[in-house]
Amino acid sequence: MKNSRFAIAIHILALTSVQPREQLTSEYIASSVNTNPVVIRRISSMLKKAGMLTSQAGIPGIGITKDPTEISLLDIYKAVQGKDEGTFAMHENPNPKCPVGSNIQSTLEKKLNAAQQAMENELATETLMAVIHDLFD
Amino acid sequence: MKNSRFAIAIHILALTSVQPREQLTSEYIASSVNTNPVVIRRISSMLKKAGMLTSQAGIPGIGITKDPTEISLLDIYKAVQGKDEGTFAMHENPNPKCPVGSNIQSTLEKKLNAAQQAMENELATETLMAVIHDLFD
DNA sequence: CTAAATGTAACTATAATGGTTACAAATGGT
DNA sequence: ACCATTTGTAACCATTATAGTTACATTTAG
Repeated sequence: MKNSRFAIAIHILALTSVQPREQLTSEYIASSVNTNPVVIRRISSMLKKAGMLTSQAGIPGIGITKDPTEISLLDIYKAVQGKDEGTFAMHENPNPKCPVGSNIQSTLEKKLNAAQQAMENELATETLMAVIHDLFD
Repeated sequence: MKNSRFAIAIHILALTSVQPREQLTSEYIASSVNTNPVVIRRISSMLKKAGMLTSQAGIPGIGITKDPTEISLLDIYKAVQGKDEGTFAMHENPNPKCPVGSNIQSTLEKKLNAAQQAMENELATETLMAVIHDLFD
């Protein structure tokens, strides 16, 4: 199964710009995203921890806490990806007795990090505002 | 479980520059990578389909078919990723009756493709030769 | 003819993910 | 004070991707 949290997180945040806070219950959002309310609350919780949303038990709805021009897609990406890592994985414990095996890890790390970084740099250039604007072209 | 085929594929190809072809049996490579020979043959098979390796049933070893300066990391990446897609997934069937749900897909596609593309562009700038060189710094 | 290797199919185990159920805690209206 | 509604989480299940493994047909070289 592929991770769709990033896409859903963007969807959630985009909704805050078109509906008043009190209508944005997890159930309402779930019906827009087409998933289960708990999935929404789970992702909202991550965005809340990242300081992008507010919400409170007992009070319906969620509110955005920053200006959409101040939230980059990278911010959102990092909020919903385990801070562990990106898209590339290395193989573990290559043979240290082999000249390739003994050095491949550090070499790969450099190259794969560069690729990951390029992707993150691109995400950093886009804002939530740009997404919202694009939605209503 | 995270996909490590890309890392292993690079490892396999790097080995072709330090060992004569006839020693590069799947068993030997597996001991350098620290995995099972079948895993190596599986990935080698993908690289073979992509035109980077040759091998033949009954004949031990694998041979590289291109100059390492002519193989980019992007070539390798594409060879071992299902041609399906990249690192981002969208959520399916958002609600078409919602102004966000009805447009989010095409908007997301643009932004996520741009990020994927940035990563691929970076991978395209690096060659297998650069990796091999880096291994022996 | 046999030994050794590649090439694949099939199966298993593990991990990540989304979906779901359940329930505690908070809130606001009555 | 009570109750309905909602958020916040934990727990569990189903699905999927992956690596690892077993098994075996095929090919080659001696």
